[in-house]
Amino acid sequence: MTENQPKITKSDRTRAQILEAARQLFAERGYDGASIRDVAAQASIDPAMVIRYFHSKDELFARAAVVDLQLPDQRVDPAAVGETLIRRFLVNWEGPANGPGMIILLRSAASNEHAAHKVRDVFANQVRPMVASIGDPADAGRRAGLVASQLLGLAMCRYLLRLEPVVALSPEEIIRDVGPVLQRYVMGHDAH
Amino acid sequence: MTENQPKITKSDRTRAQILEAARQLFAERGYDGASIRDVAAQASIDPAMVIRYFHSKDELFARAAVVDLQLPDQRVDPAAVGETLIRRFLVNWEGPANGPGMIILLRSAASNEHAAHKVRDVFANQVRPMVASIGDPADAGRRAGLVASQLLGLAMCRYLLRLEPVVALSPEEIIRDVGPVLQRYVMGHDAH
DNA sequence: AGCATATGCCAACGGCTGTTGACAAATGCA
DNA sequence: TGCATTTGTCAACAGCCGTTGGCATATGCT
Repeated sequence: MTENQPKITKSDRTRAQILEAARQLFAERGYDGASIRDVAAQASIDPAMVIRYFHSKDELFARAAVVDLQLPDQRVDPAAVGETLIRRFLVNWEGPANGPGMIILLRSAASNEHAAHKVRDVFANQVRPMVASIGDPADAGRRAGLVASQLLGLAMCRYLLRLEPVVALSPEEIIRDVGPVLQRYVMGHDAH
Repeated sequence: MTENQPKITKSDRTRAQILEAARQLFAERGYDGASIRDVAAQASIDPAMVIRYFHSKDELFARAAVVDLQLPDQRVDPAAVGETLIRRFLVNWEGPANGPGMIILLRSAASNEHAAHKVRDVFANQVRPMVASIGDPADAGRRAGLVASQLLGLAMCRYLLRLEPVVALSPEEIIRDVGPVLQRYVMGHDAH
């Protein structure tokens, strides 16, 4: 029996508590608005512990702002890719299980270059390849950029700015109204 | 000759310098990222002067973040409202004369509730009435919200996050690709 | 010229920030 | 039980922040 069992120590518990508190506060107030002391108070712990477990605020943020959009990378029905995308979007942002990684990132990206860089990484590594796998890879960047503009704008209005009419939209309305636009963007500009 | 001529005093000069420096730094770094000391240094002035002329940082920000989208409120050709809107958007964001009010606001709105409130005001007082004047006022909120989601998303990707493929789009491409989407949103969901 | 006013600089305040190191309590193995 | 390691608390650091009041200088009117 020389195998090393994971050994869930006590520190792992508080480590997770800190990370959860950080995720919540970063999502609510952004990188600058959430101080290490705030995170520590939310986790009912001393601020020094936050630094001990995560070595700096930057590293804590990096651990909190992990994003996996789980976009369909395999064969998708090209005729339904718009609806597939918008449904995936709603699950990512409103689903219960998924961490608030994307809202953390977007909340800080507008005024924090480090967070903005991570958003660009998500686009380059997750959104763009997915679009490239559908149609002509030559102008995949342009089409993926249009998709991102619509989806990030919807997220801004609905989850960050909370524009009343956009918050009031039902998931079905969003799928009906935005899905065809995404379809058009993914397939090419004159697919109508 | 009892008329009071405006009297451009020396203080008006530096007042304008401070405001210009504030606009630039707020646009680049957002509300939290631009300190009063930074603004003062940019204007080659003492930080105390910023407070003397504008009474607080909040008031300075309010003066800097003034937005007038100049949307067409009169008779617009309903068949060309999408193209009209996206052209207006490009002038507002890339035109030489217009102040950077909108980029100031958007940069800070994601992590600053005060700025977010002002964005909601711009939407309610400028975007929504314009959409309401075109089609059925009953669901003007929903349609205006969809328009805002596309335009704010485009602004985020092109001017704040600087997503490479979106930055690379030419104004003509944007007009061609996004115009029809706005047309669809303004007129109603099944106008194709 | 003399004086009131406008304009500007300087130093400091209280408060908050991320981060550090020293010390105390708890835990777990011998 | 004794001891080493882990887990946690406390106080303080240097540095920023918005804001304030006092004092020097410059301006402009009579």
